[in-house]
Amino acid sequence: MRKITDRQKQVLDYICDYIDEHAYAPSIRDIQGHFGLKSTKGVKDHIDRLVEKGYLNRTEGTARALKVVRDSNTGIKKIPLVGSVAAGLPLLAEENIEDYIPVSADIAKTEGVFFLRVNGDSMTGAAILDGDLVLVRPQPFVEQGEIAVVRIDDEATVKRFFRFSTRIELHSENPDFEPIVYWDEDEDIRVVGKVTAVFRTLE
Amino acid sequence: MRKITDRQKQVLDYICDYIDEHAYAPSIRDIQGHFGLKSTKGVKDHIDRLVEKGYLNRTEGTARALKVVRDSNTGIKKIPLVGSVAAGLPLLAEENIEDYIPVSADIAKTEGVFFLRVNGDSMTGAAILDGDLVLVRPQPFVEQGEIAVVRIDDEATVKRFFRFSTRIELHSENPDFEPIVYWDEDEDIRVVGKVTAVFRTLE
DNA sequence: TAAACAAGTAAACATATGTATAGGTAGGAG
DNA sequence: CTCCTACCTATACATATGTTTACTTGTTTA
Repeated sequence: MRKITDRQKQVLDYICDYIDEHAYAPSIRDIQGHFGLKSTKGVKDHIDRLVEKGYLNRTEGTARALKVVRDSNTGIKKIPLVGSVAAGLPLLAEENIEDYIPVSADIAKTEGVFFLRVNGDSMTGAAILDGDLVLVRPQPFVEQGEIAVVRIDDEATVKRFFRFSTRIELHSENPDFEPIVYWDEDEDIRVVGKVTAVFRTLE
Repeated sequence: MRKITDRQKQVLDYICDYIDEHAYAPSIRDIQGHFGLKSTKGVKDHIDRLVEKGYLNRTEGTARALKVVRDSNTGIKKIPLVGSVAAGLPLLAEENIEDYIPVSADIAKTEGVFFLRVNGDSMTGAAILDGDLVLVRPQPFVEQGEIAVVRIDDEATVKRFFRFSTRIELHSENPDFEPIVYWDEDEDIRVVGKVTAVFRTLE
């Protein structure tokens, strides 16, 4: 993102704080007052810059219609929940999306993250139960032994991922399940992403 | 909450939808236009009623300063996170609150819920790990064997709760821990609430 | 049945608020 | 040195927007 000056940062921060507090944006004169300026023009300039540089969004001519370009405004993102995975479709195809779950932007920092509902008890040893939601950050590789979402023949599964020189192993964290071993590089198996959070509701 | 008429509900819904879409509230004339009314007065009346009845919040004389009284506006609640519990203080005393975590109102339905950071490995068997956040719904009793937050001498712990005729047992879901048994009703032990969700971030 | 309320139309009114014009100063880049 | 940009004052202007007064028409309720 393009750089902004210290002053512009101050204005942006004030707008953010104001929205947090009031749930609506400040007027230009609110901002003017806060900084003790004697003209609205200075504020207008700052806002114009911030809009140009992509930090703010505005509906022209409309009162209090500033939006901070961050995560749809309130530090919250709506994350798609992928439930059952329909065969042949990309994981995040609309047909796969069951719902959208609002989540603090602190947790869903990266673009493109999504929730996946876990099926089965294969990861109970890692404290991930049947029905839990896992937050997935898409990435093509994971570190040795990290919990990953892997796609095998149009099925998404959650496993601990190991890559050895001659094979790939997917470990279930459950003594009842044997590791799945892939010797053939040609297998249709792909790391979809890394599990970055787990969420479960009881009752 | 006081009852509202169908028409008032329609207006309220429109305001909600508008805010969802624009991130700022509609003006009275926006609403007027949407419903094809020929005067602003009708809208003003509806809003007045909705404010009176507690469904809306307004800053008078300020443009687009409507707030929907539901969960600070976007179906989201900020839930306090209680970390270490300071001795002698009520659990939700300000001194105990580490942070506020925004959560979908679907999950935090009840008033007064809070997050507690779990210390120790005593509940690993129930897939609750050290450092996990549990969402707690305050209530004085829980069903037999439910996972509860219990307060013992100014310490909050998460355990499976059993009440028998002569004693109370707190079970850790971990073979390394023996159940804690209380024979004496006078012990300073109190059920704080029930664990309704578990949240964990990996990495 | 009279009173109270919901839901409007009509027409103003007051002001909150975005925008524009005309400059001014200071510092950095070329 | 000159041009450009950031930042600001001063003063209007246009309009977006909340508020009010006066009246009408049904429907519900005590």
